[in-house]
Amino acid sequence: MSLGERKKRILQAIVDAYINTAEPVGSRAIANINAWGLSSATIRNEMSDLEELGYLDKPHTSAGRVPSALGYRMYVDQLMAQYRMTVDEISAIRLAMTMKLNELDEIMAQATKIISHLTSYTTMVTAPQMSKTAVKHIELYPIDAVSLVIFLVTGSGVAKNRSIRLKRPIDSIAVTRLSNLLNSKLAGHTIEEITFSKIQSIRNEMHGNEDIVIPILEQISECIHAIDNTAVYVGGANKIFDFPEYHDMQKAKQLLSFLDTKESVNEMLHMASQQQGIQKGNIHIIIGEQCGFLEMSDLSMMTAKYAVGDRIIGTIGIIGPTRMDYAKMVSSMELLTEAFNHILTQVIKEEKGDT
Amino acid sequence: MSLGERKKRILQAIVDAYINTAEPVGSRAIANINAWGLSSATIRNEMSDLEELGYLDKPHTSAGRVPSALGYRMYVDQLMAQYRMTVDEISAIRLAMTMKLNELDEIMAQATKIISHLTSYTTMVTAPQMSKTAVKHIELYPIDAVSLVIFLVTGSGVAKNRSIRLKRPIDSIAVTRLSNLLNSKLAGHTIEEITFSKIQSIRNEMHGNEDIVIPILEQISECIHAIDNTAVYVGGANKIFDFPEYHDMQKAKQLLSFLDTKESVNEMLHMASQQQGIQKGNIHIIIGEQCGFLEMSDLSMMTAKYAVGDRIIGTIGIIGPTRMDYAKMVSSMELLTEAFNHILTQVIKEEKGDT
DNA sequence: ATTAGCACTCCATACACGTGAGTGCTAATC
DNA sequence: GATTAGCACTCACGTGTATGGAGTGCTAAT
Repeated sequence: MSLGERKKRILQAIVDAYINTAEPVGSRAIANINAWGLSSATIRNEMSDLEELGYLDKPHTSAGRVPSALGYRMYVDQLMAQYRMTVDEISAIRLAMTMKLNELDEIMAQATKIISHLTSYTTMVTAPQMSKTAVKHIELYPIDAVSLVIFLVTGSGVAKNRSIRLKRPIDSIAVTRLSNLLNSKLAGHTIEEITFSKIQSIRNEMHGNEDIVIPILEQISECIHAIDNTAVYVGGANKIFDFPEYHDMQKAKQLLSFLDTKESVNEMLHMASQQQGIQKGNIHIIIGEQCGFLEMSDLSMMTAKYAVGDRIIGTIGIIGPTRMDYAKMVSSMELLTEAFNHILTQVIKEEKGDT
Repeated sequence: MSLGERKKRILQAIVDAYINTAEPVGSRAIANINAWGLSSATIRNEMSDLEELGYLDKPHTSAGRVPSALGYRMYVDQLMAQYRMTVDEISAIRLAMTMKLNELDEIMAQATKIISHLTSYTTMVTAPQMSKTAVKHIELYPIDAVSLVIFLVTGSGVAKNRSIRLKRPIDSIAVTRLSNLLNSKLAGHTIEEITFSKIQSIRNEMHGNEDIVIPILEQISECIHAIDNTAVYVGGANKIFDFPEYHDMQKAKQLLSFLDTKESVNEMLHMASQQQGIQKGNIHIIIGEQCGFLEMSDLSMMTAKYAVGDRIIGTIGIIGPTRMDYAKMVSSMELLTEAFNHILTQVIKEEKGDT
């Protein structure tokens, strides 16, 4: 964009001010705060231009100006000063993120809360994608004549279990045989690689018990997909009450309901990471209604991919009002994803030469 | 209480009206609605008495009357008509509660949502108490040199898994041995029954690998306790926005934050079921600040125990404004807990003669 | 190109006022 | 003695109006 240098600095000052106060900023405020001796009248003229160019909006005639989505975009893109975290902030984040949890579920839930707490924005985290990782170990354990538990260990070292009830009784010897069969045939493959011929070959070897194979495979597949599809963690949803723009019940309620349905959140995060937006390092920024969800109309979203090893496996997102403190948040997000990567890499081990 | 019959009926009418409208009810409204030809003046006198006796409150001089906590209590205790559910309502509940989920976690979460949806109140459900059930099967599965997964099946047929990182590498043969040892020594016992001598005897047989026993046992114990302590499911927290009394942001936020911390919810449910309150069949009703949590000052809570077999294992609670529709809710809760019992009994099998 | 000055706009706040729902009391009635 | 009609009084709430302040836009002077 070919904005004059002075216009840029004024725009920057306006966005900065608005981020802090959440109130329309007037020409005088800008003139006073900055040391570059310009009068309010001059600022007014420049603001008028900026409005014409679409960077600013006016709530009404005699209010100050408010950055438009385009304004924010320019701000994030070119203007905002890089936020330097204080040593305190950095160590606070580091400290908070060194958790001593062992269960993936708990880690995710906890981390989501912590990130929300540290950023003071609502945070969403999608669980690692499981369907892409290979199954490492499958085991069936009978509970009673008609129930059994399926234990799964994925190649990335995450364990899952699920119980299943069969239509008819089955003796434990058959269960053990099936358990071994499944293990030998499926280990090392991803769910998507389980072909029809593999299924048939398993069924063939289960003389007299072919009928239980399909339901069990179904459960296994569903179990893995369930993680992918529904596991979204939302933390600090209530944080939105802290923003003056969400003092309107109606809106707050709407957003909360939205965040309550995991499917929508998942979908949104997914879209967000694909949608064109502003890229700042690994951080993806989406301003205002860009993301296509009307619940998000005056919110912005910042997403980052987290990864274990070199494989991208999930998304972290934070939601805040459009006037969120982008500069600070970008720094925080960078540090947080890094820390998060680190923790997950400890817990989830990529298969590397070992069985 | 020795309230005259007429006073009782008037109180009942007032509470009924207030439950519907959420607005202070005046003498004229009562006089009009009821067919027992009394003038508003008479009603006024009676209301004045009821106020003196503590059953009614007045928000301010010229507003109508509002039931006090004592008033509600009397209402629930003696006055309210038994609500008869329509066939439609009953079958709706039945239908909703027949879910096809297999994982305990999912069932709980889903059921909580459904109950909340059906009652249109915020719902909380505590997970079944695990530490009281015996361990049925333990298995360790190595992931790499220093990580392993612990699989647990409890006597009630619920499976859990958890991964753990050891301080030092351990070979898979030792893991298998420990796995077998744990299984033979601990199966059939509850966590609370694992004595020091048992631990020692296990350690003695792990020549050269004694040091890993304790951390693993620790994880097992923590895993089981974790279920008990933190597993509270909250559904429909946003429902509170639907009540006019919670149109005040401040209050709404407070309550939401409260519901967000599982510990507090758990504690509250626990207290609630012990606290003296009004008992209606299996339903326990706590009105207003009785429960001791100030966040709950103008809310009521209704709790019910659910059980599998004859063992009480958890609590279902719903939260609503003090003017909630007690009559209807008691019926609903009865039906819901019954349905919930039924589902859980299908999923969780009590140990009965089988290993 | 910048600025001082001024008229104008619009919002927020406060205040006054009328209205309606409700109470409390008293005197009349059954 | 219980019930009721009637009336004065209270309070919350909505509406209309005035006022002040913050901000803009324009013009003329620097």
